[in-house]
Amino acid sequence: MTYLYTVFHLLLFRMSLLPVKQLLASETTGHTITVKGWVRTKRESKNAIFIAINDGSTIHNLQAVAEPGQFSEETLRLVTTGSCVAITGTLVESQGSGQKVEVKATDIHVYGTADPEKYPLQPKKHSMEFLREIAHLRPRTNTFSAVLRIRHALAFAVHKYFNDNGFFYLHTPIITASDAEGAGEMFRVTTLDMNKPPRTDEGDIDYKQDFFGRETNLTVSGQLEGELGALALSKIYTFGPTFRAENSNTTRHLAEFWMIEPEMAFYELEDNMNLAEDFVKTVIGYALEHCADDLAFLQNRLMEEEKSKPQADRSPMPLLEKLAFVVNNDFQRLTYTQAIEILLQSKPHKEKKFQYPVGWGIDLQSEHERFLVEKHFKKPVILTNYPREIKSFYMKQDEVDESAPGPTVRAMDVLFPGIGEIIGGSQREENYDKLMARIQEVGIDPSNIWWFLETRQFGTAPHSGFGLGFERLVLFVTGMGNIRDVIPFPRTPKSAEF
RNA sequence: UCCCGAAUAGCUCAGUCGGUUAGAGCAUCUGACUGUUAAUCAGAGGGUCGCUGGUUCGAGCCCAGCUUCGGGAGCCA
Repeated sequence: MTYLYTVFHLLLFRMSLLPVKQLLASETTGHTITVKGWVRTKRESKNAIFIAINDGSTIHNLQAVAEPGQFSEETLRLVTTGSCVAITGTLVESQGSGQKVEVKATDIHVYGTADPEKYPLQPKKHSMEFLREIAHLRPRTNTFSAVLRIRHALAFAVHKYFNDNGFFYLHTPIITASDAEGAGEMFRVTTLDMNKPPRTDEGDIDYKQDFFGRETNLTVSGQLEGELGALALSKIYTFGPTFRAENSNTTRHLAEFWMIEPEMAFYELEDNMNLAEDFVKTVIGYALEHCADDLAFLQNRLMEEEKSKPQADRSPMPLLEKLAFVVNNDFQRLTYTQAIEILLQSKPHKEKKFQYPVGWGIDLQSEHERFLVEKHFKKPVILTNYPREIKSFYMKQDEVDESAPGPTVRAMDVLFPGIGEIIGGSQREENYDKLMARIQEVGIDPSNIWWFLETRQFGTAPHSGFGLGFERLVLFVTGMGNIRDVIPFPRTPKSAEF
């Protein structure tokens, strides 16, 4: 099919424009082609000038070879690292050893120059910190373009997975009036003049005069609206931007990130776990299948980077092996109560190595989760049935469990090595009275979410769902160390330049 | 927000005990050489040592504050 397509193209356009990826995969040579892209390096020699061209379609470059006498010095001088060119020539088998094919240039057109004295990207390694400062140019680096292609593949795989499994993509609102979930601090949305906002008689800001006639914020979760969809379409998912105004300064938090939230009617906790595990494995498998080149590049990059680290800080297995391991092995499932038991019996606990105390009822700290995932089980872990008091109001309350010291809810968290919590979900409380009791206990005003509560009065149904932080998934798959390097333009406290 | 650390050439970093003119590699420019692979070799140019103040005869170095960045923690996905 690809071959026929290429032949068709060649017949149609004698000088066809194809992406580098396709040119490099050419089965035939001898025909005239045009390649357009950005120059990575130029190496000059007496009889030949080598220009490495990348157009982002693949991690690999296409090498153009130019005979010095054939082009004006003026033109050749403009071909520098970072410049954008169109090179026409014959696709030939390469005489060199680094590549199968190359272009023997007959025409070089420079679209855009890049002053080598000023262009910040050099043909050398740059630190991720430096590249963050030039986020407008970093997609032109090997590492970042690889991450972006993998990010795309994962996003595509998410939609494909849900579509293949009978889910409907539901667009939940970005602007919301409810802050009921309590998932975090919110960004205010307003058109009021901040210098002189209208006041009520009591002196408070009069939101009745605001655009929506009430206080509104950017969404922290599409879940509540997602539930409305699930209780009509049975299986829905959302995949959209999510905003948290937390002053979080970590390698795994963003103020603006993309969250995937499936919500399913008639799914109980067990079904929810099965879905979460199958979903994650499937999309990672998709990346393994479709991004082999990019993953191999990132794997090598990681291994180079880790050479300078002490043995203990190195990854236990290479990236591709790690991903295959996750795809091919069952996640470890256990209850919160069982996890606490393991922690109480653990070496670090007995030797008082944990900074935070362990006991039933505590919120598990990073160090505890890391112990379970990275040291004890050495694989992804799904923790369930957490104490009611440390989880959200909407989670379904468990029947009394004699083995647990207190009331629990049907929550599940999926923990990944190096990332921590990648998925948080639960079976939802579908019983109106129980839900209402919890809402009042935690002090939420029911009138703000009357519409959410009505679903429990009109044809309520058992249902479940979860939220997956897309960037955390990309972080895991790419093996990158900082979430700011797996999103094109990261938003974090004190940072929204690009 | 808390704890720890960092800020010196375009980039990555060194800079001894506080002491004369601030160092390297890479990048850039020039030259040499070469079907090269982040080419190689030689030479040259390139600095408000983050900012403000303080101590001192003298501060890149010591002290205080601020700013920004990084790592960890918390919050979470």
